[in-house]
Amino acid sequence: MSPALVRGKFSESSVRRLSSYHRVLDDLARQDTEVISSNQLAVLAGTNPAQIRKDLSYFGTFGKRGSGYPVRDLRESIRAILGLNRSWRTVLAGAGNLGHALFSYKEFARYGFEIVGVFDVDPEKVGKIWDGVTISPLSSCAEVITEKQVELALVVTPAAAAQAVVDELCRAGIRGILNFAPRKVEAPPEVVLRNVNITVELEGLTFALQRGIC
Amino acid sequence: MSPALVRGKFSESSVRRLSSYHRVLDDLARQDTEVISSNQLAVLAGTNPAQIRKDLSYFGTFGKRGSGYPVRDLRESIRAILGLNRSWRTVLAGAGNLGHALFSYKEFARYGFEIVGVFDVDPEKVGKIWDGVTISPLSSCAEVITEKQVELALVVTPAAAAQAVVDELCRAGIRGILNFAPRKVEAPPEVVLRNVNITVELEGLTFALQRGIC
DNA sequence: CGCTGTGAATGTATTCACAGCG
DNA sequence: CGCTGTGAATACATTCACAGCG
Repeated sequence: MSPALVRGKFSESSVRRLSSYHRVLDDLARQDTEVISSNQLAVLAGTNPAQIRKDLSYFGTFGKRGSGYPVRDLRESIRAILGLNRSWRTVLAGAGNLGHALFSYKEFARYGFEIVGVFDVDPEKVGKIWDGVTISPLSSCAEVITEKQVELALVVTPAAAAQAVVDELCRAGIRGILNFAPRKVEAPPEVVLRNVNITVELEGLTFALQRGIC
Repeated sequence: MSPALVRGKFSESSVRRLSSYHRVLDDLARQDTEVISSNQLAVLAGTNPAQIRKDLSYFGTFGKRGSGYPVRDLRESIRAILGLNRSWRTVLAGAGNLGHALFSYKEFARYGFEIVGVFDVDPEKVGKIWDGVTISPLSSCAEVITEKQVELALVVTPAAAAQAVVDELCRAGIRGILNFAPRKVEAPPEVVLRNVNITVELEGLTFALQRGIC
């Protein structure tokens, strides 16, 4: 009901948690749960009730005092906050193993990410068709991005190529990039850039484990 | 030189940043850079010099006042801190697209992660061989984990199966789990568990982009 | 009465700024 | 001198605790 306007300072972590609340609420709605309290939601999402109430309070007021949050409404509100109430045209830069895995990743479609183009520089790969999408040379990315009004790109190239690919995507007018290549890349300020680094996560494990023993 | 003992309270973010410093230092060492200042390293790693000096100070003293940090030594020290100065026997639970992509991911081998087993419940997949590693039924994971002294597991199953798989891995004596399945999973306290969630990252982008316009 | 929403209080992380060493 | 290493200062995030509403 309340508008999804920002009221106060929220952190990047708040937004990440909203994503996780959204996922839980999505499951709850499928199971036809009507109402949930911050206490219950905290258990399901792996956080604490105060955190949830605070996170939500940055974006509006969604609950009913005395009972809790209406699951369906809250889910829709968070969908709107996160920008998931529409589809996002997305391309994949890099048609390797990881690219293929992301292409087939069911969760993307579920949340409205539509992969409408795949690029690679390898002539062996160009021309192949993945579930209706033809792999194009990277040099054609500007046309595809313009014609299909693509806004997001997933970069899954080798590290050495990542920056050049990001530059090309930015010139082509991309608005957001999720970089999986294990290298720091730069983009102009109008492009939203985020990095996913799998080895960093693994090293978090080895750090903790090694600390445990030694 | 200085011991990699903890001196003061460090955050999880510090450890994540150490990983990124490590990657940069690794590149620098390959280019035969001898010494680097916190200023230069900050540029390459995308942070600020004070942050680097503080992060390092939690684990020892590694620099030379007036000149900077010896690249090779610092890299080795961070390797030791992160537990990367040895190899880690790892299994993959789930032989789908993402599993295959991780199996082929070059960075893992580079940093000492050795994938010595792949499991799946699908009889279609069991028996297939990936680059010398035979896909085994999930039910055999305990034997493999014990025999091959496996410590880490990458969980890349569908969401619905993830918790059962994690339970089985934990019973089999796994020490660390990196969960890619889009569901919160639980593990006993002696098992180090970490989640990677790709949609959360993407939703960070859509949140920022939608905020930009509206 | 139960639960949300939220200022105030606490706890953490980052940045500053400079003493001290090479 | 230049740069590290680090307490002190600041900024930020989380948790508490309770007023207020359904």
